[in-house]
Amino acid sequence: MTFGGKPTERGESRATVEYVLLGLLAIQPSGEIHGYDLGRALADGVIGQIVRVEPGMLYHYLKRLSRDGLLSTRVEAQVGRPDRQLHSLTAEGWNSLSTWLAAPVRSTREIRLEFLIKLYLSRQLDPAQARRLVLEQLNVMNARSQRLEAQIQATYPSTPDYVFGETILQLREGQTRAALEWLNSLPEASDSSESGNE
Amino acid sequence: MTFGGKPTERGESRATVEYVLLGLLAIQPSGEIHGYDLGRALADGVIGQIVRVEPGMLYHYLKRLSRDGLLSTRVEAQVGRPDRQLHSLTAEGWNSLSTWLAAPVRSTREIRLEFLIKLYLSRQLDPAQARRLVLEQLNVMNARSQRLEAQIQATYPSTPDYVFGETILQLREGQTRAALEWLNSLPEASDSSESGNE
DNA sequence: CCCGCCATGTAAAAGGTTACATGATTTA
DNA sequence: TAAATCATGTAACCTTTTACATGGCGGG
Repeated sequence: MTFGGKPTERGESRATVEYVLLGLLAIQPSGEIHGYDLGRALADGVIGQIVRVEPGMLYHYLKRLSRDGLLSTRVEAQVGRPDRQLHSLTAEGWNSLSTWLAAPVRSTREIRLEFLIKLYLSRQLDPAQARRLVLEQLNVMNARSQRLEAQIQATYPSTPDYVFGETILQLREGQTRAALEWLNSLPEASDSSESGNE
Repeated sequence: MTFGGKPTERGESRATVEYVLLGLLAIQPSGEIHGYDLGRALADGVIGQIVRVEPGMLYHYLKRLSRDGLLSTRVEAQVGRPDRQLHSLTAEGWNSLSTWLAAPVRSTREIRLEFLIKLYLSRQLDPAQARRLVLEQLNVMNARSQRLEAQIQATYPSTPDYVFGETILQLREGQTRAALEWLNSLPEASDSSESGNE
């Protein structure tokens, strides 16, 4: 279908769901969890309101993450039940997760998915990092808002198509402003704290 | 990946891109067009800013639509160039397109894709229909906004997860309100016209 | 006794992306 | 003479969805 503004930039890395799994693993007190429990934690928790992962995909992704060295897996034998595959983050896994968590998202659309997850996870893993994330995201959205405003100000020929193009820009600008206001309402945005932004 | 709130309700019908193709065909003065030109019309026009369709997919969808009886295709022979497949809408194609155009979208996310396309097309095909679409979309978003507000008002336990759930709701509500304001800014929303809603 | 839970998967199908094939013809 | 345009597609590949397989065990 290829929706959205950018050319499907998946060049960089892995799917959001994989980071969700890494993140859920990271916030386990025990440090390890098996697929079934992970599925329940996902379905029952807040993150389940944002992302949905079918069992088939869940195990598929866990395999992939293990294959790629982001998880290490040990088997716990059980009596009368299938063995549990207990997964835990490797150093590489932590690394990959931290890098992902640190990067603000580019588009408004992504705020409603990736950013929410990043915020949720980094609040639990590292509040200072959460603050940095929010501030950087504010910068990104501010830049975006200004770019859109400039585009709207620019004079167009008044053919119907250009007029419609302006209407599109106005929608995007409104969505961006709403996101900005929401970001500013977060505790991380108003916190008096000296930990500067980068 | 399976994002979004609802269970991927694609039970009803076909992909948005297919309606885009039907719609672009519908607004051709000649009533017919071949794939290559369609691709250019898409890439050059405003719709290209919303959806992107690779050539491979384009011809694939045209075949599907032909197979399903929404398009009829005639071949125009050419010298020194491949033959042109000239497509035009069948009665069933018009029907399918009109039904799709008449239905408002459910979520805020879909406003930025499907609704924009519906608006663009129905403005050119039937302005009265465009007015109905906008008004119905306003109703949908109003209902959504009120539902979200009610959810936010409801008292939660103040566990971190519930607090975060509320934060999510606030984001959604902000996005919905922005969409409402944008809808209200459209000429269709303020037009003094007697053509009632439904 | 039947159903649903536990825990892991596999297999098939559907959908989407990317790159390339073809081959004449106009443009630089 | 090289490149881009025209016009249509195919093939290979990846991702996602859906449904089902397994098999003991606890609850109604």
